Formats: sequence, structure tokens, C-alpha cells
Amino acid sequence: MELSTRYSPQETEAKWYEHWIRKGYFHSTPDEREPYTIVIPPPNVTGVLHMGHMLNNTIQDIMIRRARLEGKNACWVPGTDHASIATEAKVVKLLRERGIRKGDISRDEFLQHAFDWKDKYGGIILDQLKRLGASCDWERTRFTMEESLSKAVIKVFVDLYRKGRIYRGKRMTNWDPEAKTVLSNEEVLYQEENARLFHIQYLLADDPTQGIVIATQRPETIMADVAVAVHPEDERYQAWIGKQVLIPLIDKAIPIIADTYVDREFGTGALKITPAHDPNDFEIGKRHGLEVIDILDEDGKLNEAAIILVGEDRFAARKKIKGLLEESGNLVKLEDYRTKIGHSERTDAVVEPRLSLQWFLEMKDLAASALEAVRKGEVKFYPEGMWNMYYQWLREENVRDWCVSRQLWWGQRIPAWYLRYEANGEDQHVFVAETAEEALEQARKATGKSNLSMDDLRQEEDVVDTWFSSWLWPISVFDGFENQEELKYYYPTNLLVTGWDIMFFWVARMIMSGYEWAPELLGKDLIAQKGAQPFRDVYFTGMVRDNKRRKMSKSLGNSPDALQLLDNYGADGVRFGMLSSAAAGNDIIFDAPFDPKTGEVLNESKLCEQGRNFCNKMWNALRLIKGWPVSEQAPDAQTDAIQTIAGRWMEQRLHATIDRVNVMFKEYRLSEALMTLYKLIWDDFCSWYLEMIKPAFGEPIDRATVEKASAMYEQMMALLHPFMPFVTEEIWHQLRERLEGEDCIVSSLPQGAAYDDDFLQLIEEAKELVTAIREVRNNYGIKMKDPLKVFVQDSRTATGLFQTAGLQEMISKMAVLETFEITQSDIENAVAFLAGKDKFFAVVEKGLDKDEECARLRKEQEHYRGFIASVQAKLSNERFVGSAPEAVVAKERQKLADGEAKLRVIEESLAQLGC
RNA sequence: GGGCGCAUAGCUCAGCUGGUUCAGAGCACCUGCCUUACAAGCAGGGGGUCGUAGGUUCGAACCCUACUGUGCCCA
Repeated sequence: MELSTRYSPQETEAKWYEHWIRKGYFHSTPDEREPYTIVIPPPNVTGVLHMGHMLNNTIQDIMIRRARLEGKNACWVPGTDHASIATEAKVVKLLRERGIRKGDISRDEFLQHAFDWKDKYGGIILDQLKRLGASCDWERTRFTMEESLSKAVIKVFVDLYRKGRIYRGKRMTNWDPEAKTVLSNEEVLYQEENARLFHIQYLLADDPTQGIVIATQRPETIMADVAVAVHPEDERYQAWIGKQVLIPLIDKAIPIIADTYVDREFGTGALKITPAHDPNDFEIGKRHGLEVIDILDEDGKLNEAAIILVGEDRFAARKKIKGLLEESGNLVKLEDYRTKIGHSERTDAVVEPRLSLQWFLEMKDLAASALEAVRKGEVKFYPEGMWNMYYQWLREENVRDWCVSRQLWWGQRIPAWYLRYEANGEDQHVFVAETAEEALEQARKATGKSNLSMDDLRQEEDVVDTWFSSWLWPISVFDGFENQEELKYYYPTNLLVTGWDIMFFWVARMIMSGYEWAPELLGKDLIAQKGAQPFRDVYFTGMVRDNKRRKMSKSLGNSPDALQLLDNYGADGVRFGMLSSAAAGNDIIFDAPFDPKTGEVLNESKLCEQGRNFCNKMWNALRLIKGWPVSEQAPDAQTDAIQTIAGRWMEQRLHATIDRVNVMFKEYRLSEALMTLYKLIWDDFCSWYLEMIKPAFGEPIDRATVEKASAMYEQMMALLHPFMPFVTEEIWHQLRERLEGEDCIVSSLPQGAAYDDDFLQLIEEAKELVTAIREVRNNYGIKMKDPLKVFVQDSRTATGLFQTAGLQEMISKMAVLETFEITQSDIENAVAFLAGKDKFFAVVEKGLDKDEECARLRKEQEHYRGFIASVQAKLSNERFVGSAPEAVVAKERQKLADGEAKLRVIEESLAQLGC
């Protein structure tokens, strides 16, 4: 069959992916083999494939495919999370387009719309992952809102409540007045903006001729002030402490208090205290027992408590109050300054600090266990340095309780019930239970009213945070909270691959949940044996950034289209490109070019192109091997000698590489492993080995040699398969007839074997000689097809070279030599050059360019002189000779001797040429 | 303001335990080749004071200190 000169990913990728699926290779069920498990970081169900996903999932696929080749029971569990905020926002928008407002429909109706939306649009990303070649066990695809996983969330919530870890409390939260939801700290994006500092005078209550000037950025909140604070040691204000001042416009008296929190340098050194609208003020208020006056309602408008400007939006109120303060004479001055202002990641609204009644999970103990797990090495981070960030976040002083409630409908509804007859927000009773029936039972007991019915109960409206589902993922995807059959086999999982940006809200929390429930679920014995951690290793990928180091994102428009890249370069090409610059933890600058005219990102990539070219190279190596006519007769002695030494060398190179790659995998140095295989295949195998064994045009090759080449190539395909699954499977099948089920993906990983470093070194030297001869050809314009006469000056190493069977012949073939002999004397009309430690002569028919030769030799002479001088300086340093290890000194001596020998050769040549 | 990183060739990055193989890879660049596997290719080549200044050491890209630039996290 004729093979095209170009490898065509379009023709192979879909074919093999279907084949793998049909054979069920991705599917795992527990058996007697060792498991190798990865749970996918569930992408947002609304998401589409982007560069970060491609990187992340390529790495997971590499590890899973490698484990499969190692004969382990590889299980990669895919799925999506329900992304409460993002999905709800999408559904709300969709409904709005149809003229339906969320407030007008019931919760159940809304959820029906949300599930419909999910069924229709959700999970596109999982299909996109298939294009990338991800070998997930699709039969295990999970979703955080499906029944079993939701039940786990409820169960865990109740469990933590009973353990006294979940509480309800008023806390300062980040409020998004547009989405009317509480945001986590992580969902608030701070950016530096221009703002104005209002200097406002508060007059003394008992002496209106005097006043204290405070500085604030938010004059519209002065009506919520409950005090003015100064630093206790601030000399300017000593006399003021304890006195009362009047809030401008509303003339309400508030005290002047002293607190060390106040920064004397900032503004005027006097700070208005507004506990309801500033987190720091809230803390100060608590310390001083001050009341909390909340003047903003949930959409950021001033409420009755503000007395003035009621009903105005906070920003409109700010403008208006400026005028009012000017009129009243309280505005002393305005000052421009830069400050960081928090915006909602979702709506971009300016975040409002707001007190609200929320559900919190106490983090102290959980954080301690998560910290301990990594400290003890039960969970290992790659790269190790990520521990620093982890530690900073989780240490006792820094960790904060987790606000687990969200003001949304799309998610698991908090399993808490209140009594309908108790006012919302002022509930005396809360009943937390897995079912409404249980809650009713509790309510009857607690109140002593045995006639209470379901109608007397009111369930909490809010749902839990999406992360409250995700943190159970390594257990819940195996239905581990319901029965532990699979959990016993697959848990702890082996590896988690994720970006460091979600280290805190996902990785750490999964570790917490693992230590919290795995022991209860699996029992002490199993835990003692296998560990409670949800995963043993965590590979943190870097962020994919553009060439200006900005994180690639849809909103910036700086990210190439993932699917377009897959079309342009094939999945293997893209996988190669993603990985080749991706050392663990380090951010990746993915240098996608921009169109200079439109400024839009182009779906091009040099790195992916390299991957595509590599596929093509391998494809053509296949064509070459398959294209040779095969002879059943033994080759002549000379050819046989070359085939033998070439085969021996290639085999040992392969074995040495396998050893190195094994080590790299242990350390997750994946891009290095890939580059190592790339060089093995392209340089050693294609550029050297195949050229060594290649028969003359039209001549046949002996069967033994071609079999050996095929066998080694096949092993290389298996080694490379985890990185580039499609092209390797295709070549694997093209190389020879295969039986049903004999596929690269389920073949076995080639094992290393002994190799001889000295022998490999000898061949490297021979290769250097070939390169040196080619350089002479280049310099003298001698074409490859014109055979050359080369001599080597007699020496021990030279005779050694000639004694190694096949080496002389191999060099002659690779460098296209007519003769290659040992000589006792110098050769006339020849270029002299060094290779290794020996002096060679290449006969140049056209005659020497004496000046050029002299210049070249002088340059080398200079180089070796410098080299010798530096080594001599080292060796004449007594302290070096005295304190450096023996071996190091011996090496230096050897260096000196070699250098001197080379210099001698060069100087001989110079003399001979009469330079 | 507090903390964590990073700085090596034009670009993107390796460089593990300080010691010829330590100054490397890929891309880009230059020269010559459409040589019957591959121009998505072949052969060869040039290019770096390892951010700056000190220090430790017989010896520093590597360890320490300061500085500069840069990125991120927290406040």
C-alpha cells in the first residue's frame, strides 16, 4: 500500500479513538491488578475547552496511559461540576430572553430549566476532551448535581453540623449587589483605581466651634458611623478621646475612641468607624462593643436607617452627599488617590462589605489536618515549592472559616429547617437533618409541640457553595458515601493534576474531606494500610499565559481557539506543543502570534507545529522502513559488520533512554521525558541509525536488520504513546500485521536492559568524527556524493577505532569515504583536523586554501592555549589540590594532558603549512 | 505594608547533590543542498560576563546578603 508523504491526523485520530472506545480500553472495573486512579478536576459544566484544560488533561492522559502500559488497572474518572454561580447566571439570562423573571417562577420550575439547560448545553467540554485523546473512563462520567453526589453533600453537611463544625453567624461578607449574592474572597478581583478621599469635619457635640477631620472614601456611609477612632498615642488627638462628635447632616452624637488599628499617617489620622460597611470597622466595633447600623439594602441602595437619601443607590448617594456636605460646610477638602477596589468576578459590580446571616464551616481543625498531610508527606506536591503557598494559606493565623452558603437556587439546598412562625432571620430554632421528616421530628421534640406538621417548617432557601460538592469528589465519584465497594479499591487515588490557583479552595479542601471521612468510610485497618489522603501526588500546572504574561482568558481574547489548534496541528501536535514548555508549576508562555493588522490572536503556534512536524518525521521513518525490499540472504561481511554495530548501538541507546525516562516520570519531569524521546527518535533513530542501516538505492536489506529496526521502532512507539497516542497507534499498526486486540495502547511498556557506557561513548566519538568530516566537506564545497579520502594519524585510540568491528565501515558509510586508513606520516594536500583526541586528514582534490586553514588553526590554537592556562592555574593552586576530592583533581590533570596533546597536533599542522 | 516566586542565547525554557560531560535544548537566524523516507526535510554553523553588587568556598548559574526589575498571593 502506498503511504502518503505526509502524516494526516484527520485520517487517524477519529478512527483510533473509536477503536479504543469500542474495545473498552478506557473502562476500569476493580480486579486483582494494582489500581492507578486519577479523578479529573471537574470542569465547569458551562465551560468550553481552553488552553488550561488542554494542558491539564494532556498531563493526566499521559500518566493514565503510561499506567495502562505498565499493566496497572488505570482508571481516569471524568465529570463536570454544576458551577452554581456561572450556571445560574446563564439560566437566568436565558429565561430573561424569554421574558421570564427568576422571581416569577418557583424554585422547582427554575431547577427544571437549569437541568434542561445542562442536558442541552452542558458537558460540551467532555466531548472536546475526546478530541484531545483523553482516555477517560466515560462510563463513569459524574456530575456534582446528580443524585448520589448531592446526597453525599447533604450527608456531610448534617454530619459536620452534628459535630459542631457548622454554624450560622453574622459575618462580614463580600456582597455582590447586582447578583445579590455573597462572594467568596476568591471571587473578588481587586484592581487599582482612582478614588477620592473626602476630608469631612465632625463637630464636637458640646463645642461646635471645634471639630475633628476624618478622611473617608465612602462619605455616603457616614450615617452608619458609630464612632470616630484615633490612635491612642497620637499626640494630636489626646484631648479628644472620650468626647462626643456629631455626624454631619444628621447630627447624631458618636464617641471618639482610641484603637491601635488606626494608621496615624493615613489621611488625617482620624478614622470613622462604620461596622456594618467595612470589615476592619466591624472588628473594631466588636472590640469596643459598638452597635451596628446597616444603611444599605441588598441591591446597594440606602435604606430607612440612613435617615437621608433613602432609596438612593450607593454611588448616586455619594455624589449627592458631596453637595450636601459642601453646603453644610463640613467638607474640608477632596484628595485624589489610588486604591484597590474589589469587583465581583461574575458581574464586575463593586463589591460591598455586608453583614449577613450565613452558614460557616469552622476550618481550624480541618486546616490543621490538611497541613499535616502535606508536612508528613502523605500528600506530595510537585513542584515541592508549592508547599510554601499552601502553608501560608492554611496556617492557623491565616485560615478563615469557610462560608458555605450561596444565595442561589442552583445547587444542593441547605438541609436546615426553621419554624414558619418564627420570623426569618430571627429564628430561635434551627433543625438540620438529612430529610424534612427528620427535621420535623426534631422540631416536635424541641418545641414539645407534637402536632407540628410539615407546613410549620420552612427550609433554608440557600444552597451550598459548589466547592462543597467538589471537595468530596475523590470519594463521591465512587459513590463512596453510599457503599464502599469501589472506594476500597480505588481510594486513595494516585494523582491530582490541577492549577495552583485553586490550591486553596479545592486541593486543600479535598485533603480535609479525605482525612475527615475516609477513616469512617473505609475503616481503620484499610486506612492504616493505604492512607486516608484523597491522592498521593499533586501535580500543579502553571497558568497558561500569552507572550505578555497575561493569563489566557476568553475575556482578554488572547487565547487561541483550542479546537482550531487541534484542527491545524492534530491532537498529537497540540499535545506536544502544550507539554514541551510545561515544567511542573512554572507558568507557560504559550506564544500564539497575533495578527498585526487586527490585533486578534491567531490560531497558530510554533510549538504545536514542531509537534506536527515530529509526527511527520515518524511517519516518514515508517515509510522508509516499509519501503525497503527485503532480502532473505545474509548480507556481505562488510554490510553485516555495519548492521551489527548499528543495531547494538541503537538498542543500547534505547535502553539507556528508557532508564532516563523512567527516572523523569518518577519526578514528573514530563516535558523533559518527551524531549528525551523526541531526540532519541529524531536524532538517534532517524538521523543516525536508519542512515547507518539504509541500503543503497534499489538494493534490498537483510531480513534480520529490518526486523530489528521494526522491533525497536515499535518499542519507541509504545514509549511515546502516552504523549502522542494517535500517531503512535497508527505507526504501531502499520509496522506489522496485528491480531485483534493487539494495540499499542494496551501493549506493555518497554523495559530497560543493561547497556555499556563505554561503547555508547565510542559511537559518540565516531559520530563526532563523521560530523567533523562533513564540516570539511561544507567548508570546501565537496558534495556528499563525491567520496572522500580520509586518514587518521596512527595512535592507540586510532587503532582502537579500527579494531572495533564495523566501526570503520560505519564511519565510511556515514561520511561517504572512498578510503579510510591509518597513516604514519602527514598527508599532502589534505585538511588536517581534530576529532576526539586524534588527528585526521581529508584529502582535498581542489587544493587547500592555505590562508583559511591557517586562520582556522590559529583560532583553535588560541582556544586550547586559554583552556590549558585555566586548567594549569587550577592545578597550581595548592589549596585546590589539597582540598578538592581526588577524582576532581585527577580529572583536571587529564584535562590538562588532553589539552596539551591537542595543542601539539595543532601546532604541528601550523608548522607543516608554514603559517 | 506583609508574604511567596522568578530573572540563563533574539524568543520560550532546562540546568537535580557547588566540581571535564556546565554554560545546554527547542524555536528563530546564517551557509549549502529539492541527495528517491521526510523542504512539515537534509548537512553544517554563529550566538550568552547566567539581572547588578558584595560575601562564603580551593572552586559559584547553583549557597548567603543587599539592590534592581518582574509576576503572584494576602492586607
